[in-house]
Amino acid sequence: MGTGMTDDAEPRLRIGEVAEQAGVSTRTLRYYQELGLLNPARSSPGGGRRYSARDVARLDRILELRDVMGFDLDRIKAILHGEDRLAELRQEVLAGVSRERRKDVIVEAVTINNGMRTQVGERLEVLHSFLTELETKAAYYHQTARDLNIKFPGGALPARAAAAAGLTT
Amino acid sequence: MGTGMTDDAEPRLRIGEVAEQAGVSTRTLRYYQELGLLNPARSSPGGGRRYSARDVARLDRILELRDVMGFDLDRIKAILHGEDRLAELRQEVLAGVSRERRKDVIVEAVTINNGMRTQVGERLEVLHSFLTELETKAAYYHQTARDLNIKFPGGALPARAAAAAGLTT
DNA sequence: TTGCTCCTCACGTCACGTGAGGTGGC
DNA sequence: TTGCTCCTCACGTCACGTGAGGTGGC
Repeated sequence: MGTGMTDDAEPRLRIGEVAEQAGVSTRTLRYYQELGLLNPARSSPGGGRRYSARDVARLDRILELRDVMGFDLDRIKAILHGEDRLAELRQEVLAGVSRERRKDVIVEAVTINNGMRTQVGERLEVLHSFLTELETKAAYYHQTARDLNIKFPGGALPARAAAAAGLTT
Repeated sequence: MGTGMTDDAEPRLRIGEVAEQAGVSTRTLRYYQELGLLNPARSSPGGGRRYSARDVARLDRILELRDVMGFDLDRIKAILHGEDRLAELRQEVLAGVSRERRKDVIVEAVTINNGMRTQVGERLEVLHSFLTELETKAAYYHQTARDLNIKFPGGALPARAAAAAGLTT
């Protein structure tokens, strides 16, 4: 308040720019709006959506929860709702809010956080043992290739191999 | 051949047993058959599907690629096709197969393996930084709770928290 | 005969993809 | 005026979920 800082940067980003930066389609952004997951800060007079930096951060968070945690959009909505409440709380604390309400919000945040941490831990374990499995197989393949006197077209080629496996659309 | 070992165990498992053990629906198994991903070894006279231990292992592999790697079913089909060819090769090597064919199959297997290893590595990195983020937040929440003199209903409670976050359906 | 599990359609759902046909600002 | 990006329907797709209605072996 009166610090000379404008809290909200003007929303200037168009849907196409946001989509490309995040690596999703514009259809995805319209769909998230339809679900109430991500509402662009405001629209241009002509009807075009305009996204703020805060919106972009929220989108990044959504995609992180979707891709890293594998949550469906309903669960993501619930988690973001919790985080929104926590952000509100931070504002309200300055004005003074009831101890009960503070407790509820913090307990909910800690509960979600604990749940996600255990899930990430489990996923890390699974991925780690999967990697070990892959490395064992790799050693076996290379030994077999040696036995058959086969050479590969370029060393370990991890980048080209990733492309060949099809991650790069 | 003639070692006294029966290579294929008799397929005795019904679709419901396989589904429950793997944690998927029977619909999923029928769908995978429709796609040619997993064909039960044989059917009972009445029309019921019967799965062998080999089929179950293949299903586990499919689900691993689906859940751990996040691949779609088309890509999984291609990877399993490659692994099938590699298994064939192991048989054919005894009978003698052309060096060209061996090379093709091994190179393909190594290519897929390299691609998956780099992808798993990337996923591990992302998950690890996500975990760090979560732990930072957890520390902050607990500090805030301490400041507000709030106590939680049972220590760290990681199991109950995971349930509350909704992983346990 | 009674349960139990199985079967095949076939429509529904979630998270978008993909045009069709049209409008708005540089 | 010409591109460019944007808009709203609206049907299509992938990976199943979910009954409807019926059959088969202990």
